[in-house]
Amino acid sequence: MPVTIKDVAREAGVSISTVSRVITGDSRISQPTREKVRAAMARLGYHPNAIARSLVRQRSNTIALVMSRAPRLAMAIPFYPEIIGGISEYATAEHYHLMLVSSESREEECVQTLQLLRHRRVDGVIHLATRIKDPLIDTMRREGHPFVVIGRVPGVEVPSVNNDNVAAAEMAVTHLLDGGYTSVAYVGGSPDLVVTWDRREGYCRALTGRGIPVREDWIICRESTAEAGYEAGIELLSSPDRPQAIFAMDDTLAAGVLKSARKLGISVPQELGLVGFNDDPFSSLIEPALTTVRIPIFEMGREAARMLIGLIGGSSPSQNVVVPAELVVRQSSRRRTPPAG
Amino acid sequence: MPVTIKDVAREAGVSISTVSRVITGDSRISQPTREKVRAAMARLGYHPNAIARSLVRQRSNTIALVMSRAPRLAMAIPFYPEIIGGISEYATAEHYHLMLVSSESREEECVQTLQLLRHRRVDGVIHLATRIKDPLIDTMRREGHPFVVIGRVPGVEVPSVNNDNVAAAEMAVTHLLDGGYTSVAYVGGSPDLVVTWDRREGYCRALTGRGIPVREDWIICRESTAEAGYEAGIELLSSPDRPQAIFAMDDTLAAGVLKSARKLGISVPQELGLVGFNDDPFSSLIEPALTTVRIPIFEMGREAARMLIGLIGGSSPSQNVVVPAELVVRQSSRRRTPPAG
DNA sequence: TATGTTTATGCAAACGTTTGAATAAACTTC
DNA sequence: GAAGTTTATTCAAACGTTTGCATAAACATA
Repeated sequence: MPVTIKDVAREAGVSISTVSRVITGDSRISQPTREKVRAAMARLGYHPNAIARSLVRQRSNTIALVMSRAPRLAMAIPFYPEIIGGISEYATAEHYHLMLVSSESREEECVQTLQLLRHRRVDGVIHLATRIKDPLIDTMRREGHPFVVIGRVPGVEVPSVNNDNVAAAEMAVTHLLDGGYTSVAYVGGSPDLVVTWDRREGYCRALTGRGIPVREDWIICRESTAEAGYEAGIELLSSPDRPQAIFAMDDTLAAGVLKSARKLGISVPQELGLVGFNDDPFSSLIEPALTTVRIPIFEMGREAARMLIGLIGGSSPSQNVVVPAELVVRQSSRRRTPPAG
Repeated sequence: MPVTIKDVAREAGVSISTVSRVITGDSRISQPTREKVRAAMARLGYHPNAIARSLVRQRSNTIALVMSRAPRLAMAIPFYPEIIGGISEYATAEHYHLMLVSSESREEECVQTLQLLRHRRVDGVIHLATRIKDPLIDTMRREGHPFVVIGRVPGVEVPSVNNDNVAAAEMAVTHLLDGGYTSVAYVGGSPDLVVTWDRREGYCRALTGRGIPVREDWIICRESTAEAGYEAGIELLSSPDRPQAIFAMDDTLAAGVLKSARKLGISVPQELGLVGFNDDPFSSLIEPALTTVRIPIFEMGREAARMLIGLIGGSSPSQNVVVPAELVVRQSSRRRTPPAG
């Protein structure tokens, strides 16, 4: 039986309310009383019970992160840890706690998240990596729970932080075309993620902008794993009629593609140009170092946390933050001899 | 104002207790009443308030993970996400929730974790990556909070899950010596982590077992980052009197060492043998593929969660689980021509 | 001295559950 | 048909806080 506010009140010879007011920092308490209560708390080793406080305040001071992917898959992509770091930093500073929702199946994840919200265990949700059609988002909107997405929800206005994936992908593919690679394929992640389609759209725009027709058989979208990237690479590169370059939706996929090229004896960047996305930590370490698109992932997390906590506090409903993207040119997209023309 | 148990009771024409007993699945409630209450709950869209339940049950059904590292550093090491996946899986199945503690400074982290426990926001803690002298562990022991460490606390008996790092490191270094590399250096992570010293110990044993003296200048322990690995590699390999092989404490460090070798024009595995630890996902992708030690990280997480939840439930106090380690031999430790003798 | 104002504290009602003990009704048993 | 047993339900006291309102004391004002 831990010591409660009642014990402190008795010890200090004041009422419970007074102790409570000392805890919450109410200015009406006189200095002597304040000190008396503080001393009693210290003597007894008192720590206020956050659960009881939550009950009366109707606020848990906790937010949930939903990852939209199985934990072992999600966290293996450095994007997630990085974004969590950003969220964590801001939330901690604002005295919020972080709950991690992660589940193998989407249905499970959806159920768990809604439970957390409905049971009032968390005050709001940050949703990482939005899907094309996500019942969780619909339900949260309908029930009026505060939430922020990292990404974009097609068709509806929801508070979000995102980068312009279409423009960034277009920039990446244009870079390949400028580098003398005349044909480019696209390897994407899961087709039910919005980001897969946005980057695909940018890829298509870059091609059609140059009058190059889009070949459907050069677009492969499966999962964001190195294995999927490897298999996509094998499929694309085995044919004699193969693309000169590949734009992969993220660095993990690009690493898989790289492996497939090595396996097939195709040299990068001489015979194949390759560009990834995210600038994962390992991207500068692999051989050849990977050209990639860098976005301020940590800052995106921080911004999402800021928006969510604002929302919980009752601030204006919907806003959207767009962060910049930057091309990081390394070896994988740079032929040693510039193209003849 | 969300609907409460009181509303349901009124709607169903029964007492609050009866509704509560339906929720908790008390067998004494008759079938007709049970159905009547269920119907009322459905009609009203009722969801029980977990905070109120926690208050009376004196249990939050939440556990905390403390990472012992700054989030952006920690999570960048694939070990962490993987272990979190294992914890998450088991905890979810047992209806426990996961809180993530992560902070830039250790003091902050310690304070935050203790607050979580003292304020009764969480029922217990899983502590990842133990340090040589950790005030948090001491305090949790003293105050009697349930916790499990992943790693080992020197000198005291605490519930833990760990692999035998000394033996595993000895195995890795012996493998290098067996492969004909006659001298080996050690690159470790942060010197205040227990694991850094355990693997160092295994390294020393392998050497002295072969009658090879340990050279202090061939032991470099800084941080577990690719950058630190790179710098250590440069230091070790720049001298003409350089080791023939390097055992790195983890794959991230090994990747950095590899980069330094490439920079200095030293070929791996011909002129330098290299072994890492953890079998991170990228380790089979880099060139040459990295020889490494694989431990069942996901399962370690799951086991830690099982132990902690048992402890919270009041099971026997202290036990230790040791998981096996396995050497995964790839290119980085294999000279093309076997050594002459 | 009576009156109004400020300042510091206490009272008691929430917040939304769970649960031991009491009660009432329905069955047994002899 | 009285006494004992089982079954289904309700009562009311927790759990540990916060906070609007009331109160009392101290001070200023007239």
